[in-house]
Amino acid sequence: MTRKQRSTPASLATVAAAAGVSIATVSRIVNGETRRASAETIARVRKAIAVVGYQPNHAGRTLRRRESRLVAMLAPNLENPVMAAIAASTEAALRAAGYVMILCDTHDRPDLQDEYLNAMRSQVVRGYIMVASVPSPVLKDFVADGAPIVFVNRRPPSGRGAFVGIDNIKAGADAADMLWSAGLRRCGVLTPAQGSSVTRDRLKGFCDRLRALGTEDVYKAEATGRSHLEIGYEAVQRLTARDGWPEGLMCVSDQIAYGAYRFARESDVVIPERCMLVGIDGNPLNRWIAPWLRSIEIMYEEFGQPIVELLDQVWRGGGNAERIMPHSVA
Amino acid sequence: MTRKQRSTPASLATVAAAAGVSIATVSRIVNGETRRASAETIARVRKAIAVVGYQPNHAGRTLRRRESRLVAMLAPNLENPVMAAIAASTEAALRAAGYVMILCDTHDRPDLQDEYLNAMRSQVVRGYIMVASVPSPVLKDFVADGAPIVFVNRRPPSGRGAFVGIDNIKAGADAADMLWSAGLRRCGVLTPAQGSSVTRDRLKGFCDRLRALGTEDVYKAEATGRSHLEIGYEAVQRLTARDGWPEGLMCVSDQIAYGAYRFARESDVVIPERCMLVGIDGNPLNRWIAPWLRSIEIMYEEFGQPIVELLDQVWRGGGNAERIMPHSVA
DNA sequence: ACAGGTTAGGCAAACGTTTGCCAAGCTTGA
DNA sequence: TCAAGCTTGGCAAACGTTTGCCTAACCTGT
Repeated sequence: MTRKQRSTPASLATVAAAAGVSIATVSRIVNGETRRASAETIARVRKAIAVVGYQPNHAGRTLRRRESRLVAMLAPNLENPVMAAIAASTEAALRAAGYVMILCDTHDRPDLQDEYLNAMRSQVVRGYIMVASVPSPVLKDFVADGAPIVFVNRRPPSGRGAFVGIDNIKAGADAADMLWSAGLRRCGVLTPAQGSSVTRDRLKGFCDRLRALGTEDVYKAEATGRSHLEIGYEAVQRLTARDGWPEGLMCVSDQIAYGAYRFARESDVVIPERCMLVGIDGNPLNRWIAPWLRSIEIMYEEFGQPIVELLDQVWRGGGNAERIMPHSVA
Repeated sequence: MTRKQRSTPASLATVAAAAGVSIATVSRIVNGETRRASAETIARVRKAIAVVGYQPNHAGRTLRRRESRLVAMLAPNLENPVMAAIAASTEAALRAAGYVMILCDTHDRPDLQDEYLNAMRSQVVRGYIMVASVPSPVLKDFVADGAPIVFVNRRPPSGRGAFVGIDNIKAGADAADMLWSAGLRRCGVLTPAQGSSVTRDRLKGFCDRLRALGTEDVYKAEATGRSHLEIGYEAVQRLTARDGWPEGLMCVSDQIAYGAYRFARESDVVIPERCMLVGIDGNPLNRWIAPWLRSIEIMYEEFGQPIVELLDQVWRGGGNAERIMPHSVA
């Protein structure tokens, strides 16, 4: 446990000199190649490693092996609890598998996403995890080049590729069931204006199911904004101005529901008695401070494991498997 | 914009061959050393760079320069919105300065923190950002070795070192003022049991101010738990069981306030009429779904800039400056 | 014509690893 | 006794950069 002074952090050469063997031998022992050295040598080298406090230099290793232990995760907006939960669980899973995660916040902007992709490539990262990616030129190149990528939540723009996410159509349908089985018949839905496939699928699942159950009209409103919070606020305002308050309102994300809630409160509309709100995401905070919100629960904190499994599969050459994660009603 | 095929990603040698110059010349041009080449050569090399799609390999560069553009951020619990906000803003600030952030979730555990520190050292990271760090052996070694570290929120265990955070004593005092100026006299405070210096200072600032204003008794309760949410729930339960509901309750973090709120709701105590809750953090979500919570607002999304500035200062050898960030009442 | 200075660019040695190949010594079987 | 094989370990070449030093060629002033 003795630590070397600051000067220069022990290298293979340091260890080799201390143990009186060659660099090659130390390297092999560090990498667990035990059959190439006698037990006695191994012991001596291990001791030398401990005494000089040797830690392998990843730059050298990366250079030689032409691959690193770095995995890049590109996500829009880390302040969104959904992204934070995915990032946290992925980080843990990667760590357990011996990798290190680099986190990049793309702010949902194609240009920033491209900039990051290029920066990551020159870091020689070993794989990419694209959470809710947006189509962009460099991403397209990467996919075409067969770069090891796992897509999360939003499917790859190019169609095929490894994917981890939920069945959004079914989630939308389940939300519809929640409202319907509560006896509510006049229902609406709130979405972002330029929705991704995620929100489109949730919307579709919801509307289709409601119609299948016998609803003739589903009130819809959409809005644009910097965050889903603002979108929810704005959209519900439009919807109610046009059609009045419905009995039930599906929000394609919890954050949108929060926005709708604020408007309801400011309008003295009491939730959930006057209008039942259903969200999708199942933010853990709900049970603490938003008990009025029913939500389709998604276990984002369990995404990490399958994401890393898929990445591993991609590395092995297994092109485009996918994992559809379960969701539940809460 | 032409992209090379997957084979091997263009190196300096590729560019040199394409431009008909030596590797050294290309390297110099890439690094902006324009005085060592004629304008004509520079143009030819730049063109070659573009045509082969050259991106510098950071492993080689790191190896040679003995320093990388990687900065490690170690934080407990990424799912805490406070950490997420700090991480997001730091990531942006680092990015703007040309660095790349590696994010590690220590779960507040000394052993994991040490493991990460070692792992980061062998990645040859250039600096460390310790958010709410916990004392640990390796951290102590790093500090002793003079590693470039910026501490955020919690001060360095060893006393001196660069620090970014708020004046917690004053924040506590401000919370006391909020309750007092609302005319509330029977006040309490909720804290985690094994608090850090952060919660201790907030507690101290609160109690001292309240006493200075003339309160003779401040009701206190603490609890342990996996999260501040649970701590708040548990602590308020203890406090009210012992002393009944006070008129005002200070919670050393917003999350604790959320926990307290849940218990109040379950006990049919209406917040804030029957008991005013004051938190510290100013979670942006408050104005959307927790309007009953008053809070000391901290602009965590502005921590990134000073953190990077301090890191820069540390690199330049400027030992242990600190930035006390402002907070406001909301 | 020549000394001295500037400009433009190449050579080669590092940085820390990994790994194919070689070699010396030993064992074993015929 | 010798050939063949195994064990143990070293040599040296890469991987992609950066940079101190060298060297031509040109320029300028006398």
